[in-house]
Amino acid sequence: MILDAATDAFLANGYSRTSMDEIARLAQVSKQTVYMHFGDKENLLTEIVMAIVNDAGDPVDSTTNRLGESTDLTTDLTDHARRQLTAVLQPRPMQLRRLVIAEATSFPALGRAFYELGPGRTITELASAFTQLGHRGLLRLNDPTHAASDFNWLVMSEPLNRAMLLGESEPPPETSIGHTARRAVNTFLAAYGNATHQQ
Amino acid sequence: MILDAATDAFLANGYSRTSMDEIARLAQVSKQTVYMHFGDKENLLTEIVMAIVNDAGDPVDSTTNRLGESTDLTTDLTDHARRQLTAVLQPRPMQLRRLVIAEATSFPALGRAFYELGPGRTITELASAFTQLGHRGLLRLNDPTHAASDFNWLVMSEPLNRAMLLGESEPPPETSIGHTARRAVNTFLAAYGNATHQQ
DNA sequence: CAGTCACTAGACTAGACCGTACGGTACTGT
DNA sequence: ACAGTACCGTACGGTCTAGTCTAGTGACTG
Repeated sequence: MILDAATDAFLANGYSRTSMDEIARLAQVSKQTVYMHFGDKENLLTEIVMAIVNDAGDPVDSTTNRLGESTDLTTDLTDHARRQLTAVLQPRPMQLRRLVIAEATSFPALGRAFYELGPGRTITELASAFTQLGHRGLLRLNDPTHAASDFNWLVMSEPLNRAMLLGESEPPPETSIGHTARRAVNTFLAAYGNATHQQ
Repeated sequence: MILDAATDAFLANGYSRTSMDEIARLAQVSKQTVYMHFGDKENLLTEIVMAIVNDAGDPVDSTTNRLGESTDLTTDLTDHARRQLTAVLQPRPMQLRRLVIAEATSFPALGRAFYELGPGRTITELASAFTQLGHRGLLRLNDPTHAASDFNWLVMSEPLNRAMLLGESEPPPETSIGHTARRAVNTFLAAYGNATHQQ
């Protein structure tokens, strides 16, 4: 499949360093066929990124919703953080993020789509769960979206920036992810937790 | 100056999209001279990035240290956050960050240097201030480095990721920066502040 | 004044890359 | 049998790039 080959190539080597000849070769397809389907290189990139971005994040949906009904907030938030970290720190999402950031000025649409369906979406879903938790008295918060943003970045920022800048291709080991998740939840609940229920 | 021209070009257009001819033209210098001084394109990039990274962050030093002696923690933390945000969200640091992330797999040394002298350094300095504040009873913390990391990312993550992905070249307005700073400090002090002194 | 050094302008090599063109092949439906 | 469609392999035009080479210019120095 052309899309698969192009995806692999772009994610591995970036936009400039990937040639249309290489994509055709990897897809075991003539170059002409690539141009038939995708017009030009720029369009090929946008179709690829849009496809990945739209496919991603879909399965997270349900698990985030269940957070609102949690009875053991520390455990459930930690599990959620752990899942989120594990998913995002995988090689492909990391490469995609790197690619999108690199091309964000040349392809603004990609950046926007990535942001909205990545962090944006995560935060929106967390916010609705947090609203529920607020009503149930498990969290103290004025603005659920702000709390969701804080939670999200408390969890993700440190490992994300490290991986992004240090170019690590392998995700951190499970013990490290668990550690990060627990620590982030600790801080979050210290700020937003309801002391009468927790601790 | 060749370095200045090359810096402008690389930061504005990235590594691949910048040609050596363009750099020579911008520097009003023959291409041969560029090669005399820097050997090849890769070396030119690393020299540039290293130079910027080493020069940056130097002035932050002193102001961070004064944080440890603060008597009005909310105000001083907010001011610090505001300064940090203003500095990092400027076009040049943003472009540098984008460049380094884009090339982090091809030039691992750049990513490492950026991380250590950017976030790494900030967090280290904050941690020493927080240690002091902990001893003075103004903060409740076990691990000052973790607290510093939390503070740093509470402040920076949201606007940084937004700018990085949405490719905004202009920094956000001052009111927005102030808002972000206050919000981050609020969350941070809710988690780490000492209730007998604060709130 | 002769020699050295740093530079310049610009031609040049060698190759990569995008995108297109073309002749030919395989399969499908009618 | 025939049109339509999709593909293949290959070649090609045109452009761009990294990096080298040459010939010349001017300034400084012993």
